[in-house]
Amino acid sequence: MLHHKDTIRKKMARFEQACRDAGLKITHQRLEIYRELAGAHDHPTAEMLYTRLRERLPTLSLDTVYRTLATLEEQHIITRVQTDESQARYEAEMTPHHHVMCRKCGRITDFHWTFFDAARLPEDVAGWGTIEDRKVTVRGICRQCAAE
Amino acid sequence: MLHHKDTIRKKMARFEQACRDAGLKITHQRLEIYRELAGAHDHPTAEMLYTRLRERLPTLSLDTVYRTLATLEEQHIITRVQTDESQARYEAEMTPHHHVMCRKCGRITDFHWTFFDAARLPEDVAGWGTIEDRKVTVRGICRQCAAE
DNA sequence: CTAAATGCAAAATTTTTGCAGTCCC
DNA sequence: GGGACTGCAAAAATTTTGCATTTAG
Repeated sequence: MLHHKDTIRKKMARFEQACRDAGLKITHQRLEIYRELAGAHDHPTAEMLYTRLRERLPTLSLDTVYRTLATLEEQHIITRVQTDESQARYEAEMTPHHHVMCRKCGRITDFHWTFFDAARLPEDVAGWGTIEDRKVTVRGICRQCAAE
Repeated sequence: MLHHKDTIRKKMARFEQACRDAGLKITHQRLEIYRELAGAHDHPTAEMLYTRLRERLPTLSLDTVYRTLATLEEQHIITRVQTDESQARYEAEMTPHHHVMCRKCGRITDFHWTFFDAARLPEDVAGWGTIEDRKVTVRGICRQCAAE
């Protein structure tokens, strides 16, 4: 618990610095949107964040959530997760990791795979341009959904 | 050229069989939508296919394109490509392959990586559930965009 | 013939924008 | 104080749906 609190606190401190570095103002809304996203494990959509934050910030508007997420993504402070759903999902986790997603419930879980991260890409990709990032997406049916 | 023609013809024959197997009627629109997608290299959106097809099929409607793509995806005859754009992109290529996408121009290019396809997934993923598919997405800046 | 598929128009969903007022630096 | 940010409302963009008509099997 304490450990978790510390982690969030550290994340928030790093976030504030990242905002300063990017020339972004540190507003109450931005702090809370980031805090909510950083604490979430479920790669939430703008709407999900909005609903959760509404309880704490009754005056928050949905378009601010959209605008904030877009701004933070531009600055590479958060990431827009690739899905084939209609709504965009986001995550605050910026260290290299990968995703497993369930075809049924749609839940996305993070995993790490250092072997892959270190593997050399095939020839034709190496010549394509400048590579910045590589990610694995595994899809299937999770245990809970399979048990039905 | 001849070879390419043959490939398309074969693809169309396989497509018709896949429709029969899935109990889908083989309509003019379906054939043309699939033909266009199978011949495209750029992972087009519904709107892009609609615009291209409009020349050949002036009466085609956009919602038919949407409905057809959704149906074919359900039957695993085509795939909805994961991107972080607002519009959904599709591809007819169903053999295992991966994507490189340019952060600037947004172009998506296929590549193959059998070494990765054969690699064993990490422990924690193996226990997650039943894996059906794994894909790599590489991102960066392509050569053309870098030359600016 | 009959169920499925299409086209049209209208709605629903998701995201973006203009503008006036507010708040950080 | 000034420019960036927010909230509101309205619009734009993308996708889905209801229904009458047409078409494949």
